[in-house]
Amino acid sequence: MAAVKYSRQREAIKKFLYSRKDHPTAEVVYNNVVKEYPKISLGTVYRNLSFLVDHGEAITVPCNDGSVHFDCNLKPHYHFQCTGCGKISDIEMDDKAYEKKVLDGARKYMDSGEITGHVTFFYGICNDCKNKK
Amino acid sequence: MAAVKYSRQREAIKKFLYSRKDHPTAEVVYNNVVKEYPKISLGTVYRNLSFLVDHGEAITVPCNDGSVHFDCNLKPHYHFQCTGCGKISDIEMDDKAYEKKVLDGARKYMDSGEITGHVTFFYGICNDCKNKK
DNA sequence: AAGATATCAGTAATGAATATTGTTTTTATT
DNA sequence: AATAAAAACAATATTCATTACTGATATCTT
Repeated sequence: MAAVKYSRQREAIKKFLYSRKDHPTAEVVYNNVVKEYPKISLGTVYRNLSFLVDHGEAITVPCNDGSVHFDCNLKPHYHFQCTGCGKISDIEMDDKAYEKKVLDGARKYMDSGEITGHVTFFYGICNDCKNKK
Repeated sequence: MAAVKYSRQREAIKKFLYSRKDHPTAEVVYNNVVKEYPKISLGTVYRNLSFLVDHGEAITVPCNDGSVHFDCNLKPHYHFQCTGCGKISDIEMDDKAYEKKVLDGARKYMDSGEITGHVTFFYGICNDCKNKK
């Protein structure tokens, strides 16, 4: 049931997402894939991005400003957003010891309930913005 | 310029927000303040919540599910969301050492740019949900 | 008390995301 | 290769949260 069929559009969306190290929004994906498939609709982009997320081929990165970005980096990692230009980049940090330190530190202050995980977003200035001044 | 004038509605919104330890959404604020001011409009609630945020009397708590909550707790603290019921609660943790540990840990993995801050959201099961099973 | 304007209530408009509908593509079967 | 079932499509309508607008009202200053 619900057999998955191939589609060029989905492939193009996936290919585009995997070609970028930054984390495009659905809008950005659309604006790029539409160059190759001029008739593609925004709904198709949303549907297929959700498909990729549901099938573990991408993750969503919900930003503090409310925007939702998509990420094809499946390894555990953190995100860094430049407060200057808003760009998001990865911090590759598959570090169980760090993870444990973060969680255990918070557990000390937690009286009611059990902490099982966390999502952290780092902020600061990227090199590009730093050099501009 | 742009002198601030008193308004009962703003006062009521602020009073309600400060009466709650959980973190209501604009919708929830509206649903409660409307009991006292039946003619208040949703736009007024949004406008005044933004006012409070702009004037440092509240902060927004953007959730991973896309919903925006408002918080009158101005002391540095973290948030915990129960994956069962979705409720958000505070983790009072004004702990400079912890903060430094979190940031320094990430800085080791950061090659381009400078980390100045972070936002962390903790997840898990609250006691209420834990006992339900 | 009167004039100036910030704020209001009500409503319209926006923008991101989802749902619907009738039409193509894809794939399995002949 | 032709065909039939349904997955995926393009186009469009709809939803939902939030913002913007407008004319009326409340607050503040003198």
